[in-house]
Amino acid sequence: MPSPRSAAVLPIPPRDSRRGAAGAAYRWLRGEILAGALPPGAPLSENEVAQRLGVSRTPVREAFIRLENEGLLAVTPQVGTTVAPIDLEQVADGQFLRESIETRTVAMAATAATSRDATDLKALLRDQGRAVAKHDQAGFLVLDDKLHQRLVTIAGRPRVWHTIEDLKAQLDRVRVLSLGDAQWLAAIHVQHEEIVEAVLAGRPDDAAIAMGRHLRAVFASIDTIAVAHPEYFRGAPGKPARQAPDVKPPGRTGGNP
Amino acid sequence: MPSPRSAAVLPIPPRDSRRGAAGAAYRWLRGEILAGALPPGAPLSENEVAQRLGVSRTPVREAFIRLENEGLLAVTPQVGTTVAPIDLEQVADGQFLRESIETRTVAMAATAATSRDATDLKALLRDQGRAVAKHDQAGFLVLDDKLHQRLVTIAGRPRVWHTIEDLKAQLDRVRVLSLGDAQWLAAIHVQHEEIVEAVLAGRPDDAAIAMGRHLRAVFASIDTIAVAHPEYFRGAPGKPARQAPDVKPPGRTGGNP
DNA sequence: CCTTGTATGCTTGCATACAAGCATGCTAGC
DNA sequence: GCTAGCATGCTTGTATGCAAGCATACAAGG
Repeated sequence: MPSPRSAAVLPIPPRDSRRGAAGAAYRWLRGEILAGALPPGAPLSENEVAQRLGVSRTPVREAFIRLENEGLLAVTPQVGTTVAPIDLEQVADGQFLRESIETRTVAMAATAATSRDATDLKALLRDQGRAVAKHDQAGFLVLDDKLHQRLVTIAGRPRVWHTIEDLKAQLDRVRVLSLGDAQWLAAIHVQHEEIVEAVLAGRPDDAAIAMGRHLRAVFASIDTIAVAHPEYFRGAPGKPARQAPDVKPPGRTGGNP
Repeated sequence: MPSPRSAAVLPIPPRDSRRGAAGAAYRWLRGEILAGALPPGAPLSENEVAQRLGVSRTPVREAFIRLENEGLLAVTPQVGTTVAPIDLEQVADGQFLRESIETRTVAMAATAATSRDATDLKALLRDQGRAVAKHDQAGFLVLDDKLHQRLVTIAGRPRVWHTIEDLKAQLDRVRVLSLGDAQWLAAIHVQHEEIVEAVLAGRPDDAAIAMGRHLRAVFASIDTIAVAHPEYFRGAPGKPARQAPDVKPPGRTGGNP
């Protein structure tokens, strides 16, 4: 394990599913969902995914179970499986929890950061600045996560990042929908700079305040997105099911000759 | 499902697995583990549990996957499955997260509680007092959870209780080990009274402080338990594996005639 | 007596087959 | 033309069979 960078956190990958076919299916599906390639409401079936990945239903089913537990899939017993719609209440709860946790950890980080941490944080900010300049949104999101993870690690709670990751999942699906706005990325970058500045200055209260502002700002963009993409959210009127059976592609449902 | 106790909380069981055999296996195993009937380190096998429940391996396997994700089982691919040892760091992280969340929600509850909430909270405290008087530890633990859940509901975040439940799992396994101490229950009850008093008085800061004290007090008992039951914790020296092959019960392993 | 080699049984992971239920499309009747 | 009923294919849930790997117990040799 070459550990490319920012390692030295946990020598043990505790349980996290890098098992063969099942883990591969899980990671692939999760990535597709969080990246938006499988949008909320998209129908899935165990058979389809199994054929797609060249495995049987069993490992795919295992992945489905885990994704359902994370709230990313909605399995209806004898009907089918779809990518779970984004529940605005759930997103709000996730934001609330993140704020509760990260405002505290960032304050702790402000009192625990070493000069080595300062170097790392500054490097992350520099990389983020480059990503903003290049409009590299995907790269920026990765660096965003790395900064937040680094902060909780500095706070002495590296493992809580795992919990935050779970909470983050719903928010991430919204986040990718807000792509394309370079100003938005720049604003986030500025907020990160404010947070890191307070941390490195040893001002825990300011750090917590800056983190709270940052997380709320991210959350504030959700309403806009919900209006722009109502079909992705629960309770939205854009319910395409039960469309009038006018056009009938000679497709694969219904009786055959 | 007659729901023997602790109903009337959420009309919707959002996703929580009351599916047939798989859900039953999950709930049974989880209950046994959290109750301590299946102590940390206890070996399990899919076949054994399947026969025990009268189903096939498949639903049992589904339950194993979910319990592994919750950190309650440790599955080693070609070796076997055991009830996960209690990781003190993981427990500490869970406590930290609970404190981060519940100190905030209880403060919110202090500003949001209505007279109806006051009645409910007082009733819960009264019931807890009765449970303490009767040394009904199991009943007290249930009422403990109900109080905490009620508080987050009053705070307007009923769904965060689901997250807290996940975090609680590791702590609960420790909690049952500390049974038998009536003074301990009484102390918790007093702490609850302090919390509710601050909430009903509309003093959010005091409520948060009282909640923090309460959660830390629960956590403080863990070290004592870890000393008393080292074999249940990760990294403990009580590692019975590789015991000298002296005594050999003519057991069920190894070659047959 | 100790060490090494071998064989057996167990375990989980994966693939496949069967069962039950629902939604949909077609067809018969009004 | 419209409605009610029926049949088909799909879906997930469950059961079973096969494969690969490890730990252990036994046996043979030094």
